[in-house]
Amino acid sequence: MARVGIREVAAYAGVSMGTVSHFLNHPDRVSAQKADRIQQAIDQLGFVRNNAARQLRLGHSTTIAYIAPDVSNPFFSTLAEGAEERAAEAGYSVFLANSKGERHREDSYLALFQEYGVRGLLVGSPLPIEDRLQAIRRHGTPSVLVGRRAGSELQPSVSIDDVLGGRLAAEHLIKTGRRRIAFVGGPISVQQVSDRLQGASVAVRESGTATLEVIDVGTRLIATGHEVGAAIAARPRTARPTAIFTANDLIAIGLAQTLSTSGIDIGADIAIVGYDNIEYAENAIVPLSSIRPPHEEFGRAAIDLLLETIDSDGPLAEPHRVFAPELVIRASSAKSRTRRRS
Amino acid sequence: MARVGIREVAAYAGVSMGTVSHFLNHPDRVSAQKADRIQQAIDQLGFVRNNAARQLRLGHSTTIAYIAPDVSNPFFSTLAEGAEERAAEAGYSVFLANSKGERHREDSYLALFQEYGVRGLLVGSPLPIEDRLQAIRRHGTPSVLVGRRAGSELQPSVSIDDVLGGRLAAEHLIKTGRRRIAFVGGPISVQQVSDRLQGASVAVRESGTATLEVIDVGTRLIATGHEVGAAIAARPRTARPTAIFTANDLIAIGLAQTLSTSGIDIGADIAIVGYDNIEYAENAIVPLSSIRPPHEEFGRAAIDLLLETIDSDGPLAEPHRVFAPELVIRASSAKSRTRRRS
DNA sequence: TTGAAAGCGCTAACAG
DNA sequence: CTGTTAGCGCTTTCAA
Repeated sequence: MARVGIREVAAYAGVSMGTVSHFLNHPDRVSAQKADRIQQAIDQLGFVRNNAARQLRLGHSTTIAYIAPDVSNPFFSTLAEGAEERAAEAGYSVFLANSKGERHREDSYLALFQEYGVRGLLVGSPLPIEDRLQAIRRHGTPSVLVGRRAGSELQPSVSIDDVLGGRLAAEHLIKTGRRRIAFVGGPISVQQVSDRLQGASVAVRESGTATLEVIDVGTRLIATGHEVGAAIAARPRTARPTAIFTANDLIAIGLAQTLSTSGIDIGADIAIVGYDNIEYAENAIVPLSSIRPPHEEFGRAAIDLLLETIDSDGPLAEPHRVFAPELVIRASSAKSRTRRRS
Repeated sequence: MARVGIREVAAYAGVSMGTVSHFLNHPDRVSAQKADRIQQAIDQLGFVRNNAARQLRLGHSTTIAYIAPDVSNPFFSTLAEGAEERAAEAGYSVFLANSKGERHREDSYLALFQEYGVRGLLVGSPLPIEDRLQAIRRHGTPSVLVGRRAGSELQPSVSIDDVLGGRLAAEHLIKTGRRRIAFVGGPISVQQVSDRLQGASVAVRESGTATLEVIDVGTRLIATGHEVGAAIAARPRTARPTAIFTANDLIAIGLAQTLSTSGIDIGADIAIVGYDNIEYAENAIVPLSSIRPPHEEFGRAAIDLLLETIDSDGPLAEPHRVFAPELVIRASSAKSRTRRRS
């Protein structure tokens, strides 16, 4: 099949190339009659517009790229959906890329999308990346850092208030009568982990009566929860915490499984609150209380911020959007300890 | 910052545009001295090559797009990783897009990527899509259907032998002494579900002694497993199956949870085998036996097939790659029933 | 409302 | 080994 461009369409429809282009970009400025003929030619010939040429001529594309560290994380996909929706409303498309949190992959996608001339970038990364984004911004490609508050006022970001999340979890546990609280998570060097711990810590301190034991772990997987659970179950009953707040739901799920198996009544003997509110939390043997980040708005906000940045030339008045998570109470922490004693 | 193209680089380095272009595309054909100067100019100026112009000139891009119905499905991300690896080896980049299995989103991405002139497409879809891919192929963009065997010899595809998967599961259950087997899954109209059932069915028939009860359900979620589990637990002991094979791991996990709670010993009283071997399967209270599709090779195979298609003009000799899944035995089905009786 | 023509930045063919 | 140059397909003045 011979390649068909607007030249072929024009010839077939008996008009000039300019008119076809007009039809494509300002349909209202073409007479109905010719519009018809052109549309027919397009259908007939199966014309597909060449984006490279269009973009070259226009000087910019109408695409936004989202580079994420972990595409399989539901956090990401929910976010991406919100972003795509909002982007579509504004006439943009979104391409996804998976960096796996690896620096060289981030770099190569960053470079690739720059070459592609994307209009802007959404970037999530566990790595230090602000300086790289700054360099790219200098070259005319704006970006929004996703998932972490940026340090610079020049670097827009959307993030979640993890300190608040930690506080909500701990306050809930304290309010329902738990005193000996444990935090399971790590490494503390990860910002999100330390924020969550900090929030919990503040709530415990403010309570005046509760205590916080920090169990620092190197990973945040279900298996991690299994290990910690076994260690806790092995303690004498009085040395066990009465409530556990974990850095994420996976640890919490592992913990609940092992503790249950050891005959501990989750929700009564030991309450558990996780973090992230993953789908599985709701469906665990004992449905898991969790901290829910507002993912839907998140993606939309990221695009909004990016669009603002594209439209303005100076720095934004409010470059950092911080969202409040909320507590979802389920069976793993629902029973109040005081009620149970009565 | 003024936009810098190869013209600026050339001026800065004191060479011609052509030499810069050569340096970029055939570095070996440029003297070391000028190469140095050019590299310096590029770094100094922060030159980023304009892909639109390059692509326009070249007539094709060096990008492959992967349109997937569910980006958050680990199946997808594992596959994508394999694909990206293989693509990178061959000098291609991979863009991802999330169709959510919705027709209009598929269509718009299909059109978008065509306009972008991607070199080829990987497409996963729960919908009938072969005719659309055919139309696109006619216009010069080849594709590989992922996850399902294509009907046409002109449409390359990579898929998994689900009939074999079902057979492996059932044979294993029969071999370990189970006779009353149940299949939980649905809707049967979904190819993958009916294939898995069919495989199990054949194995049961061949055994001569086992029986197969089909429990047709409308969804395949953990909650589905909860429901079916409750129904089974409510039966008199003798009317319960001694083994259950499920259409996916989620159902199996729900099933195991509810049956356990009802005092049924998973693996002894009732064996369970799931499908997909998701991460949770390994970490469930009772680790779940499952059928593992070979995801890693899958992504690589898809790209290989696509590259072959790009390089050849006629139809491929072997357009359909079908992979064999394997059985992973864990505690949920490990104990042999005969051994237990002795 | 329509047509003619310039040129976006780059690559490769060709000449030197 | 290096420079010159002709377009790739499209959009958009500008003129009619």
